[in-house]
Amino acid sequence: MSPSKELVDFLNSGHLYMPGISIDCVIFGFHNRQLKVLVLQFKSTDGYALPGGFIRKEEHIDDAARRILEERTGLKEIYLEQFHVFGDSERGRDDTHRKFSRANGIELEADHWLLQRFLSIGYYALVDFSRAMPTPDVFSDTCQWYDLAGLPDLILDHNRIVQQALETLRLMLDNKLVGFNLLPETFTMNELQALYETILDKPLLRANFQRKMLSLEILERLEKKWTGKAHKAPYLYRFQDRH
Amino acid sequence: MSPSKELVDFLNSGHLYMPGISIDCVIFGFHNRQLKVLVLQFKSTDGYALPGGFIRKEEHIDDAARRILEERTGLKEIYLEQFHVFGDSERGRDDTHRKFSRANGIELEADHWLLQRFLSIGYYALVDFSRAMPTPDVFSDTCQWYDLAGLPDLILDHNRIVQQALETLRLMLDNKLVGFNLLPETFTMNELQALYETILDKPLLRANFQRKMLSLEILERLEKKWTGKAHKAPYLYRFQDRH
DNA sequence: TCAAAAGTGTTTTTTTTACACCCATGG
DNA sequence: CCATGGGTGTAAAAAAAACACTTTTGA
Repeated sequence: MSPSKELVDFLNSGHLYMPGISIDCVIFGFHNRQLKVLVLQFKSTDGYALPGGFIRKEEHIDDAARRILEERTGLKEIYLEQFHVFGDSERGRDDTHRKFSRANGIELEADHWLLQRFLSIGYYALVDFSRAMPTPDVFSDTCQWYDLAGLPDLILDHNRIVQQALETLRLMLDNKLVGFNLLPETFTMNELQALYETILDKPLLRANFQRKMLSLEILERLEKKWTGKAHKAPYLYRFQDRH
Repeated sequence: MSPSKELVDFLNSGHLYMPGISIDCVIFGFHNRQLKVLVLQFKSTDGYALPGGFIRKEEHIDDAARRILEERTGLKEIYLEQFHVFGDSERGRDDTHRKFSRANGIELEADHWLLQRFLSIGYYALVDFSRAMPTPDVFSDTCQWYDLAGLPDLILDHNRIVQQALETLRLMLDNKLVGFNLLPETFTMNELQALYETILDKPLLRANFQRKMLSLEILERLEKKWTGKAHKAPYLYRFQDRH
């Protein structure tokens, strides 16, 4: 097959980026009481990968991460946080990129910038599932949400990166009140609780959860939400200042 | 003045390292109820800097950090942890290295590897003050402990790096029981409390502190320590498994 | 025998956990 | 009028904070 112009352009764009450093993003979403992660599927091969990218020569690393996130989700103003640098000495020096390029009709030279060792700065992002518009990149056919529990095998150390992002998220959940970023603008207490239960992977007592959240005084109670169900209508809440 | 051979060699050794990435270490020690940080003073200029270095092409980043730490302190098996990547777009592109080299008799070419933009991976390390042997590097005349409160102005964003290291240390103190690494093998409960009080910058109640530490069941009580003071002799303790 | 600091004990307060109760709602 | 889930109340348990008491020691 003959390679796409976009891909060729990208493979020739190494001089735009800081060499040897990449960014990988673990983009979390929440839907149907499940934590989801955005995963790309490579063209022409069966490889799966986290959304990632490179840092432009004159770009702040956080801006690079935001750019990557916006390209994959269509969202600006995403909550994101650096959590770890992955720096195994052989990281990125396996066959992944070579095989991918070959499958797409390009043979990379031995000293191609993509075949060098790469450090990767891991970021995790929390997005409102309902507003994200998953969009593939030059490498990939699809960009899709996967249940955290049902992730495919990812390239390189990406499964470990997800694992570590999750651990950081759990640690930060109470610490930085970060969970709201995974929900729409307004939500019921039940939805918030479901989110916490999913992230922490343990059931919480409804009454106590409600009291605790309200005692933080960061939630604004709005009108009731009509559910059509045979019970009291729950209140809607809004988080007062996101981030 | 004519430049030292060591410095010339170092300035020509860029090809050994990953380009554009450095490591900076905030090395904490504890002495006289004060938190200390190890700081280098540059040769021939009045610049102060954190101990740092670069990552060899085939070296795990954590190994690079350990190597740097060993070179500055003489200690192996140091407790250390990555805490943040500093990635301002102009980081490292100021005059620091140029001025330093000039003062030492070398004019760097415009495209010299040290004059590029650098990301820096921040590590913090906790060492036993009494065992560390501060040792300057090629850049510096002295390598000395400074009180955290009395730090000089450091180059680049190094003051901010220290600040963020301290915040991380405070956060981790209870979380990972990390404080013991700042003390000698054996210590009294009073010394441990002084350490906690210093790091957290607040007084703690003696009775409660003791109870809490003992309840963690990670301290081994040894013989009493003879102090020569006019009061009960305190027990010595040892932390069961460091790290 | 006194002051100083160590070790332990006790009380009070706060926080967390568990469970109970009542309410609105649609079928 | 009943089952369902939402909101609030209360009791019990646990943890944290505050304070008190006793012991050892050198001067």
